[in-house]
Amino acid sequence: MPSQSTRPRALRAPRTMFRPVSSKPDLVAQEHEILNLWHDRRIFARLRAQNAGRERWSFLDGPITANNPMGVHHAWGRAYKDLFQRFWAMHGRDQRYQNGFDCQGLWVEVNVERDLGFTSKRDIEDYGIAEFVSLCKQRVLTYAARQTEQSIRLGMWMDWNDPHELRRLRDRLAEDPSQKVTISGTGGTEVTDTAEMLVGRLGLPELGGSYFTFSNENNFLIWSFLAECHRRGWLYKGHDTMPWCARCGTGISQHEMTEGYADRQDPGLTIKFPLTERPGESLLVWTTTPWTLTSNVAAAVGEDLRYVKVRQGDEVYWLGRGTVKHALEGPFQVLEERPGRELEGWRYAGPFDELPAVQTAFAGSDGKPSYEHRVVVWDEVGEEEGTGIVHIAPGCGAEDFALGKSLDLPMIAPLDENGVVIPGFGPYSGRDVRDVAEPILESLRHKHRFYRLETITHRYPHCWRCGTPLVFRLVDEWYISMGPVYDVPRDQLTPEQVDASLRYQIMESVDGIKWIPGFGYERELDWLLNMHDWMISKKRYWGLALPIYDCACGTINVVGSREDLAERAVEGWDQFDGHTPHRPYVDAVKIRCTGCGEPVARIADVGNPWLDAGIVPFSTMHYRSEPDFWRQWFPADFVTESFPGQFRNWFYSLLAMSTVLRREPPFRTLFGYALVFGEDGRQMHKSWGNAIEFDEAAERMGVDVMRWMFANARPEDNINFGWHAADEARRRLLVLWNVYSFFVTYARLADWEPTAKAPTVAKRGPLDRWILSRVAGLAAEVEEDLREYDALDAARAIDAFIEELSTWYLRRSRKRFSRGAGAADRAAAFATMHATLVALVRVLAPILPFMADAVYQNIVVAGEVPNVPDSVHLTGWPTAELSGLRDRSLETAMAVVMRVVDLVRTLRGQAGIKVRQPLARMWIALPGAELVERETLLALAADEVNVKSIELIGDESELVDRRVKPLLPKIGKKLGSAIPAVMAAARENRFEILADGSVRMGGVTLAADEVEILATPRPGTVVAHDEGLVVVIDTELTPELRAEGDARELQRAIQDARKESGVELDDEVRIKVDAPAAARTTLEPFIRSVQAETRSTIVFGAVPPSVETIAVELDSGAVTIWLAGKAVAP
RNA sequence: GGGGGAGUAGCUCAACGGUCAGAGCACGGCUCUUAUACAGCCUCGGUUGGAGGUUCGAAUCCUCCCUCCCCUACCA
Repeated sequence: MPSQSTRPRALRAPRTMFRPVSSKPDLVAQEHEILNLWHDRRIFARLRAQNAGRERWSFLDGPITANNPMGVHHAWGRAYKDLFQRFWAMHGRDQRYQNGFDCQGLWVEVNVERDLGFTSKRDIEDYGIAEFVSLCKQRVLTYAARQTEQSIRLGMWMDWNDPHELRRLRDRLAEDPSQKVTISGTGGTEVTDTAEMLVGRLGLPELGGSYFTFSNENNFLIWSFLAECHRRGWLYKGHDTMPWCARCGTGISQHEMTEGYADRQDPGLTIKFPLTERPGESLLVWTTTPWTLTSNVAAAVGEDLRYVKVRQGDEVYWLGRGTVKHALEGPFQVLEERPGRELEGWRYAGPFDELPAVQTAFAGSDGKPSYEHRVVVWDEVGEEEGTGIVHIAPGCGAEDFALGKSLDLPMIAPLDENGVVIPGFGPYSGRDVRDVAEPILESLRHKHRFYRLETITHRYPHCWRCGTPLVFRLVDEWYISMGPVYDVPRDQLTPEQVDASLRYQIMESVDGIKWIPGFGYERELDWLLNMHDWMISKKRYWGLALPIYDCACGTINVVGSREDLAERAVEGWDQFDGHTPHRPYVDAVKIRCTGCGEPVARIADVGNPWLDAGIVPFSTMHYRSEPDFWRQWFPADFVTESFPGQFRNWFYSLLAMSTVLRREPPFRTLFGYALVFGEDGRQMHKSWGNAIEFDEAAERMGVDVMRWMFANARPEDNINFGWHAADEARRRLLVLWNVYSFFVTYARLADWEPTAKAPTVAKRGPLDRWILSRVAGLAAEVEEDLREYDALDAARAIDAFIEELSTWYLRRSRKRFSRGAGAADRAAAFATMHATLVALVRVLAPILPFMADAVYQNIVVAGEVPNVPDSVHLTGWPTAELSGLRDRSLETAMAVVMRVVDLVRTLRGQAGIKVRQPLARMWIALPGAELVERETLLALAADEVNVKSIELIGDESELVDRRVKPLLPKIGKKLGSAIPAVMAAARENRFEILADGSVRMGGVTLAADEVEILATPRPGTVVAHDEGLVVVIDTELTPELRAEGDARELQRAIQDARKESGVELDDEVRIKVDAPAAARTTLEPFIRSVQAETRSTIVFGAVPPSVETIAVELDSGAVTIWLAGKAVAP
């Protein structure tokens, strides 16, 4: 590892010294310090330089919508992105580090509209499309800058633009898009162009930085994609009724539908259609959308359904037999029954025949009606809801439209793009569709067509952006054909069939990808199999200008690039030249139609924003300009995004576009994760009080805490994010911090420095060798997990390690760091702890980049460890360096020892004997034969639990009984119904162990490997056992033991007094102990050692009244302790 | 409506068909400690959504029902 040390050498004390560390760190302040340090020392730039030209790891960032500040839900994904980039950087991999911003589309438009107080598209046109589009760009730049700052705060290392430059560019654009501006790219190069064109060049190679999907290259590459689709005959214009958002004035594609489904209350209206040829009789029809009644054309019945004629009072109705119970109100009498087919062709009076639009639609060439409302047959009709007779309005519903088309029915389309009823609809014209239900109802009542009104609740689609309920509207939209769905399994398709169907080609790309979690694979295939053609057009302003020139002659021209457009332009090029390919300037250009030669204008539509995001494996990797570069980075090794939604959005568009252009997968591994919810398990909502803003979280809990929470989450489950969960995460991290703080405190007291001599590892005690082995194992395990993109397992392993480091290694080693310890052992302890912490923070670095570097900066950089980099993030992954420290048999043995300690603590608790009270001895039986370094390890255990001696016992010990545990998985199948008898025998200890190790019990003989022999307590002994491990303690307390216990109790009380009085760690204090004679006699022999342990001088005698004392109940009597003050310095 | 997943302690989640259903958090009790409130232990807590079935044995497999979530679907 080359030395990277460039830090200035400040004046300092003669000896190398770690900076003091508080045990209560201000993590947030520390993170800001580390950010400054990274910036000042250019750590990230140096990391990139260090790895440049080496083996690549290609990450492709899914663009974040630059439309609002970043939220904590974004932080989850971004924590993963940063984690894996850092992990692979530690393996020396070269990376692009390109963040992405999603810029175009309705998200941004809606917000800009809101800021301007606009309510309709008319407002935008009045305002001016050019100015509106410019505001959209400005908004994107505003939030790109903001999100850049927030991401940097999160610790995310990317090739970030300077946020101030982005804001400056925004301001220049606002002033005058045509003014010349010079900005410097992230690589330091300066580029000059108009403000508008510079915005269009962001993210391109000469400027570097994040990619922006509104860039010229992104847009023009989509043009080439669409031209390719057209060349293959997959691009077409559809005429259909689509879900439509009246507020946004745009169609909603299948991709966008799901988010908007919500329960909604609607009228369930039943009305009468009087039959022309059957006076006094009416059809009963049911609808939940009264406004569509103005456009009624037919009434559909099921061919084979049964229909009944019923009388209610003076009225006679027809309706489905199966619907009478729920559809009719009040008593009725059935008069007649017929199958639906016999109703076909019946004429009826429509509900709004008086409207001019209806009359016009039904009129023949002579102006007289050529069509009348009639009953038609339709196999979709059911009887679960309504009346079994379906109101058909082909201009208001997709299925109605399809039926109308097949029967050649007239179409009545009542709505304009803003959801306002068009002229020709009498009193309803000019009114918003949402406001016409009431007057329509009134009119129907007035005309005696009303039968019944109820309120029904059903799932209804809403606009995913603005929440407006959708309507269905007859429109022209542009689609990419997904190709046929064949009714055979995929593996039986012929190559020709696959070649003819894009969806199956995409599936082949899906096959080439590793999906984590695995269900993602099936989910994506399912979506592909069921998806409709991809609607790519939007009747809006801010977005990709679809390069489609739809000529009146029937020819569809698709332009594939800026050059292509320039070549084919016949007018308007001058107006466009010098502008980004956005409306309105691009609209000025007309091209010569290849069909008829006439000039033809671009369609007004903009593109679906997923086109923008789907092209990025090409646009950001220099696909056109540098094919070799592209080939090196494509396909991406890794993408990671939130699962919900992206199957039909980004994942889909990436796959579709890469399949069309290259017929190969755009990435190799996909790691998906779920959603961030509030702490109460509900979606975060400001009004519910469970929302947490990213900035607030970062500055209150700190981003390492956040990153730790995210790493510890199960990716496939939603995470419940909140302050309590953060507190819990912080507590875990503070355990690590406390170990570090302890180490630094004592290293400073001891003037220890990393270059100090220490025994070689082989010569150190088992505790040292054990923790070094553990940290070596940890590095290997975490590496394995992270290579599999399993941050959760990695975090769990780290957590378990920290636990053992703190509660076993440090707890057992604490005294070795103090003055009293032997020099060699003390040196070994410091060296071990230092090496362990250095290794640990390198393993932590990808997950907790701040805390890891904060620790590293102190114990490595400030400690002047020679020949190492000056940031943990410039170090390599440590597995190989540490592998020589592994000692698995020692780890196994230590696990047993720790278990012994657990069991003794349990026994002491049961017996009511505090750990402070020494015990004479304990007995243990060990499972299995080998326990390396047994004597030393057991001494550790004995010391920990304050027991004087340990005796090993065997199975034959009289302290325990043996038990047999039949191994059910081995014998279950073989023995079957004999099992209960065997188990009963085992429970009741009825068995006989034979010479060869086999066991006879419950009427059968089990082989030695089919049973486990356990030791079990005899009544009256205090014994604990666990997996063959048996521990027995001697609870008898001799006077000597009691005296020693009293001494420990006294020592403890004095420490308490020290703590209460707030004296410094190494202050000497004077202690007065008021004890009865018996207690004094008991304690006297221990006073010297107690004084040493507590840095005090102890005097027996009366305690003055009215001073703070501590009362202690000793076995030998009650004593009172007074801390009289600090000892006078000699 | 169709498809998938899940219902386990107050909460969040574990448990290859194997005989005592476990962790963490919360609650309560205790303990350790010159890491000074960091930590450890113990107790409490369960008809594993319900009902059947298969099996020597079911939280686990099968059937039906109930509830919730996700995906999908303009049924009027």
